[in-house]
Amino acid sequence: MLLNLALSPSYRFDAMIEAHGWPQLSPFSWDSETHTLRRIEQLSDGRVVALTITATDTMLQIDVDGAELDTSHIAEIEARVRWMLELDEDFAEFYCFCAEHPPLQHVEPRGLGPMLRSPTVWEDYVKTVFTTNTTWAQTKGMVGRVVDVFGAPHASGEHAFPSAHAIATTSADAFAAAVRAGYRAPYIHATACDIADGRLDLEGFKMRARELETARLIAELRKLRGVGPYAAAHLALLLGSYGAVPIDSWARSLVRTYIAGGEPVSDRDVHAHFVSFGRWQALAFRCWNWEG
DNA sequence: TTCCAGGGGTAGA
DNA sequence: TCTACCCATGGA
Repeated sequence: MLLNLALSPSYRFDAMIEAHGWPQLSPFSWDSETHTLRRIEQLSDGRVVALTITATDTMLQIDVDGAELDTSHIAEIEARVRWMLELDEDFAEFYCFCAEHPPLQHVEPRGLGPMLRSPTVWEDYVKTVFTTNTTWAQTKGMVGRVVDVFGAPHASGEHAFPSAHAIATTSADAFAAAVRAGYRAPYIHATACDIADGRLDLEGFKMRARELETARLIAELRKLRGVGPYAAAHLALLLGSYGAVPIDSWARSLVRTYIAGGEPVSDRDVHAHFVSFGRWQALAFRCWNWEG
């Protein structure tokens, strides 16, 4: 079954893909030769579909591989794709802001701003915790094992991202042994149990991100296990709240190299350099023309 | 062997 | 609020 979605004139599918490493994390995969994004997705009634997504300048085409799909399934898939690809985020104000700052004047012509995100906050929480204090190769390994071991299978043999319930129903020890995520595993497992038991509503952050200032949102996100300053700012960024830069080793390296003349910088230094960009500072940091 | 990677939790000051 | 120390994992 094919699903077509119109794209806004400023939207650049490839720029969205290249914005960060998420397209490389299972159950996403990106074919850079055919410019095709693929994802295995489990719908709310349990059935598992494969989404193969390509784009022209004006249109997104989604090939849905799954059995016995009705209009409600298609509506659910469309809603999830719109969220994942940030099709409904409005970057007009950010682009006006960029036009006034020379290091950001390339942003609108190149369609920078949108980033790939997961359909659930739960999945982005797990992936973000798996990026902390480790290498990108190990992050891909941890995410891949979570998906392969605990995710529901598609007819192709690929797996969807597991629900919190799927992880909560295994023991903490079995989860840790399967995922090999070190000290991160108990954080993820305990959070999965909180969600499954109804003590935690991670998906509610989609709404709260629109209601709260970034600082308040980050204070709430930091109550999650394994979420510190970096992870909270990164999750806020994915939720469309851009008032804090996710400061990791890459951010420190960029500021050290291009701003501080090679001298070591503290997190406070990084913060100080971008705080004047107010509610756009996370996007400004990500889109900054560092070498220009 | 030691270091460190897209940091976070905790104790103590 | 800041610092020091510890944390599992695996590649360099």
